[in-house]
Amino acid sequence: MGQELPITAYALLGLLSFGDPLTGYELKQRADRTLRFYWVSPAMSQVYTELERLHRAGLVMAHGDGRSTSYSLSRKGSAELTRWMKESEPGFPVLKHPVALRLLLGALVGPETIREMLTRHVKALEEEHAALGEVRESLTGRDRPGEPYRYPAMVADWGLSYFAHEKSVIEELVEMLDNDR
Amino acid sequence: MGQELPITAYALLGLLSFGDPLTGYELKQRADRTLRFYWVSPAMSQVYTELERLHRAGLVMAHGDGRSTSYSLSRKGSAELTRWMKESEPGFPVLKHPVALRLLLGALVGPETIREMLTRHVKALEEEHAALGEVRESLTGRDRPGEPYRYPAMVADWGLSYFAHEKSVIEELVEMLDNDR
DNA sequence: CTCGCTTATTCCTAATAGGAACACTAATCT
DNA sequence: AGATTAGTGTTCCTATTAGGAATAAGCGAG
Repeated sequence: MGQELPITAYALLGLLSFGDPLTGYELKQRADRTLRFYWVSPAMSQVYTELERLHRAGLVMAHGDGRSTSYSLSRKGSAELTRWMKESEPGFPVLKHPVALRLLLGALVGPETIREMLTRHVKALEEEHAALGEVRESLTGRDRPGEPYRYPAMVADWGLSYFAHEKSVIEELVEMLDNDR
Repeated sequence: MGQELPITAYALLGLLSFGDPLTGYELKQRADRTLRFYWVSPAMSQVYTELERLHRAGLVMAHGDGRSTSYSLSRKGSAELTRWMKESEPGFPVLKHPVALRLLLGALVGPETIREMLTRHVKALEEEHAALGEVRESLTGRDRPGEPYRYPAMVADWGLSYFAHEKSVIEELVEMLDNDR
């Protein structure tokens, strides 16, 4: 193989590993729906460039019907994905948290502005929680030990728990700010 | 002003807003020490290119002593930072979680490999928790309402709580996997 | 005084983000 | 049927971001 692929490539291989062949467009949609909770949903441009690279490397097979091309995992791609899972170090998560960044600089604008920002963020968290909740529900019934969606369900539950925790932390922060006044 | 600056620029302005003039190198160090918990620590190359842009735009002042240049917030820079805090939408956090990504694909490698990955991640979380804990401690005493490090302390506490929560979630997942066998 | 470490900056390359632009298809309304 | 709109699918463009190598000067320890 020589070089490791960018992680986005493995994420796409991962999405393809659940079965049916997908077009670039469909991959982007799946990423927007599920992957985006744990990983950035790659830009359209990137999905297509990665697919091309994966195809050149023989890791995916292209099924072209003239107007659109879908891709599926090749045996080689599946092997490479498994190798990557087993042999490479995950590394520590990277968080880009614009709310935390601004909270850090709260002194510049004072508690009222910060309070408002946090309150809005709680709303956003509730919305994301609901969206992920739907994904989670779509998996129930196929999530018992040994079943294919066991692991995706675990990740979804983890995400839900994360959102709930964030919400409660931020509500505490809001209370704190209120007491400051 | 015309265009908004990239967020990294505001992050750097933010680091400079705490007082003393810093060189690019020092900014990178501060970012590695604190900012990295809530935001990516920008690459060296980016720190310097941003500083140059900020300087051209008059948002930072350069204090050059020949061999090294330190930068401090200008009045204009301070105003722009505050404007950004007040007027721009934070947006939702972006998480790149390699452990969650791999857990999603757990079916490819089975519970033993996943279990091992999660266990290692718990260790990494403990280390990060400890590192952030030190930062937090360095703020105690200067973190009461109205004091300059009030907000940074809040963010640090939030981060600590986040790490603790992640740890407990993952320990539950490990138990789950053990029961599966 | 020189070896190795920290400070400081520059440079290079690839990956990533974010959309606009374009085209073709399918469904809906009149 | 013809026009309109929404959805599907792909390509292209630009800037930002990631990551680290290369360079060089200063500084403390032996």
